[in-house]
Amino acid sequence: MTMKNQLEEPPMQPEKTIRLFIADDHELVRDGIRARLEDDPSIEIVGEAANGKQAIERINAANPDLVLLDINMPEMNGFETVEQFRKLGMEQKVLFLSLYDNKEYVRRAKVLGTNGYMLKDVSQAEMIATISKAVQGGFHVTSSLDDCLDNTTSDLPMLTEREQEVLAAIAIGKLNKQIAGELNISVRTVESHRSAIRQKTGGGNAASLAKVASDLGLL
Amino acid sequence: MTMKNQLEEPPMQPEKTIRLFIADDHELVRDGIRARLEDDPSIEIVGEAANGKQAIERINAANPDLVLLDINMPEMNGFETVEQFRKLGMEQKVLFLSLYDNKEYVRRAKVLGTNGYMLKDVSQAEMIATISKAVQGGFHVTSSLDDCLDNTTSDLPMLTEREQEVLAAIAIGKLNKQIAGELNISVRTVESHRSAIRQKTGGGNAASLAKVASDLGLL
DNA sequence: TTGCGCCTCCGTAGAACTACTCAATTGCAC
DNA sequence: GTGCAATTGAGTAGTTCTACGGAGGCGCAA
Repeated sequence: MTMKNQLEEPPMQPEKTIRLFIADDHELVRDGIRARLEDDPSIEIVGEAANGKQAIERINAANPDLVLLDINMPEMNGFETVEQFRKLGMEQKVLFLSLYDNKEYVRRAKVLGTNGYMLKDVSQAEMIATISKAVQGGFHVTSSLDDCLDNTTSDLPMLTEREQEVLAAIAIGKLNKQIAGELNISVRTVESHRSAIRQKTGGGNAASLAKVASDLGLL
Repeated sequence: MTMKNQLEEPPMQPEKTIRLFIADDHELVRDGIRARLEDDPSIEIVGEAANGKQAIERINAANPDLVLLDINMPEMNGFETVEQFRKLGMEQKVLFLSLYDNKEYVRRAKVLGTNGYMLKDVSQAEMIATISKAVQGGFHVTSSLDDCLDNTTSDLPMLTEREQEVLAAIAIGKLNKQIAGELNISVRTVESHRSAIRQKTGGGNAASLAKVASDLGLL
C-alpha cells in the first residue's frame, strides 16, 4: 500500500492537455464554461451535451479525460447518468457541477466514485484548479464545500432507501394510505418509516418533511 | 395621450449601442452572458454586480439602458431589488433572468412594471432579441414562456397577501397554532386561510402545500 | 348605497398524523 | 452464531388537519 498506484497512467507529460466534455442543460452555462476555459491551453473542450442521454451517446466518440456533469438536468440527471456510465462500462472521470451546496449531493457524488463536486459559483482560477485535480483522480470539492467532506458519512441523515422512497412520496403530498398501497406495505409500516425519517432529519410535521426532501434532492 | 412620449430620449440613432448592466450572483453565468454578447456591437456591458445590494450601489454610476437582473440572488433577490430601485427613484429598464419557468415569477415581474422575463436556457439569438425588445419598453418573455402571458392575471392562483404569508409559514413546517401566534390571529382564521389556499391551488395536505409554496417562489 | 372581495372568527365531525411503545423477519458482517 | 441494521407490522393516546357549515367588519368601486 505505498503511494505507487497514484500514477496509473505512466508516461504523463506535465503539459498534457485535458480533454474535457461538458454536460449541462443550459447553453448559457456551457458558453460560460467555454469562455472561461478557452484561454487555458491545458484544457481542450471536446464535446457538449444538454442532458444525460446525449452525454452517453456522445462521450465515447469524444473520448474525454474528464466529464463535467451538471446534476439537475431534464430527462436524466447527473447521478442517473453516472449510473448508466457504469452499467455501460464507461470509466471516464467525472466532475459534478451544481448550483446547490447540498451535503447530500456531495455525499452521493462521493459514493458514486466520481472525482469531485464543483459549485457553479467558483472563480475561473478555482474551476481550472478543480478540473486539474479531478483529472488526477481522487475526490475534490470546491473550497466553500470543504466542511461537507469530513462529516460526509457520519453527520448526514443517511436515510435508508425505503425511507427515501417514503419521504419522496410524502413530499409530493401523498397520504400514508396511498403510499402504503403503492409500496405494498401496511399503513403502519409507512408510519414507522415516517417516524424514523422525522427522528433522523429533525423534521416535525409533513410540510417540513417536504422541505427536507427538497433539500436532499429527492424531488 | 398620443404615442409621443414613447420616445423620451430624443435623438436615437438606429444603431445606438445598448448599455447593459448584469446582476447575477454566479460569476460563471455573468461570464457566459459576456461571452455571448461581446460579439454583438449593438450591446455594451457597462457593469456587473453579484447581488441586489451591489447592483443598487453601482447602477447609477454605470448608467445603463437596461439591467439584466437575476431573480434568485443572496442578500436581496431580484424582486426586492426592483422595489428598492423604485423607492430610490431609479427608473432603469429591467429584464429578469431566471432559471425557473415559474408563472408566479412572470406575474410578479409584470406587476412590478419591469420589461421582461428571460429564461436562462435561451439561445444566443433569442437573448439578444429579447434584450433589444426590452430596451424599447413593454413586457417581453422568451418564447417558451409565451403561454404564461395570457393567463397571467386570470388563470393563476393569485393568493391574497395574507394567504401567501400563511402559505409560506406552512411550507416551512409551522403549525397552525404557531402561525396564529405570529400573525396575531386565531387558529381558526389560519385554518380558513389554509382552506382558501387549498381551494385555490388544488393542494391537498400540508406537504403538497409546501410544494406549491416553493413552486410559487415563496421560500 | 350596494355589492364584492378580503380578513377575521366560530362549531362539529371525521380523517390524518404524531409520539411513544414493542416485536418478528431478513440479511449482512464479525 | 451473535450482533446489528433494515424492513415490516402493531397498540394506544393524543394532537393536528380537513371538510363541511355559518357570520360580522372593512374598504373600495360601480
